[in-house]
Amino acid sequence: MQINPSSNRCGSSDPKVIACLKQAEVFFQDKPKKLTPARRRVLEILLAHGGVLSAYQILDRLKSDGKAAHPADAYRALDFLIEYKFVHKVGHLSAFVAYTRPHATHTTFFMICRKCDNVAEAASPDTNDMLEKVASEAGFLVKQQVLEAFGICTDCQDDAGTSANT
Amino acid sequence: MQINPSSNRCGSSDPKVIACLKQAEVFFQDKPKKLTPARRRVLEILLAHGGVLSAYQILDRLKSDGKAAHPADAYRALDFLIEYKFVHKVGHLSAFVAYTRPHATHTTFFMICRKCDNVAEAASPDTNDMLEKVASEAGFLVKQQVLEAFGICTDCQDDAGTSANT
DNA sequence: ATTTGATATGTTATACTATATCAATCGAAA
DNA sequence: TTTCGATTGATATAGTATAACATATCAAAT
Repeated sequence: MQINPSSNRCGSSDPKVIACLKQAEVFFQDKPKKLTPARRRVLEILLAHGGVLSAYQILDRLKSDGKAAHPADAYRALDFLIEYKFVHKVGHLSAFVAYTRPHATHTTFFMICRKCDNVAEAASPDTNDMLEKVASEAGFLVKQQVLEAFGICTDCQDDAGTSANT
Repeated sequence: MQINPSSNRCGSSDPKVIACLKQAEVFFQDKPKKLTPARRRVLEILLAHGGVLSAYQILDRLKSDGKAAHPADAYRALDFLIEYKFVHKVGHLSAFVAYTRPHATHTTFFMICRKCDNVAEAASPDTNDMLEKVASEAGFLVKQQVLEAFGICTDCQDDAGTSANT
């Protein structure tokens, strides 16, 4: 088995993953809070996976890196990454997913497949504006929006139509 | 202390609560699945409370009704009520809230106050349609939408401006 | 009336998710 | 170098949710 010669430890060599990590690194360059190796690794795990992962699935991957890891290690990193909008928590799944779009100013709309748990993102600024408007008409001061859709992704629809039935 | 002579066991006598319960009763009248006393009681608890409650908070209230109650009692009732759209689970809080609007055809937009945990509902069919459109353009088949906003409700904004500071 | 099948509840145990707490470490600024 | 904040290590515990299996209920069909 050949080891990828790139600099990332044991993460994906997917260019998209690398690009997202790079973005995060740049973002934190001049910030007081830092993207430490532990935090970077959690982000990398999520990006490489592509879909949602539970905190304990992330923890398993951290453990398999070699050294001991505890729940708080995963949760602390996740809290941090969520705070800075590099990760989104899917409440209904108690699971986490990395943003792949450029560090969204707008709330991202997540489409979560009930079959494969993969997640598609879409920016939908109009929707955000509309909800914002509805809320402010009700006198409600919005701090955070959660837009999620659960259903079946394109791939899984195809699977159902062709051969697979699992 | 005077006991309200109405027929409801120990629930709220708030007309709105009673109306919502009545609606649910009517809805299940001719269905194969039934709004049993246990399920009705959980709905009543949520309606009477007005805001979000965790499953174990509901469980505590069930216990204080007199007889033994176990986690599954609360979760089973909640699952049922969620399935028929009388209750919404707020994933990010691991908590539950009753719909007060008429058994919405459209997904309801929930505004959850971070100070008091009370929940305001708004119908926003345009938003739902818009998300539906975004999703189908992406080839995603939507089964359920979750629209939530976290922030500060009108009351708590007022509180902050006047005297309270807790 | 009884069998059957779907629905619902009772009960125990356990799995999964998340946070609190306190000690130790590290790094930059005073 | 001291001090302060930020980060990590480690243990314990709190909180959330489901599995599994037994029991009960009730209505429809025989």
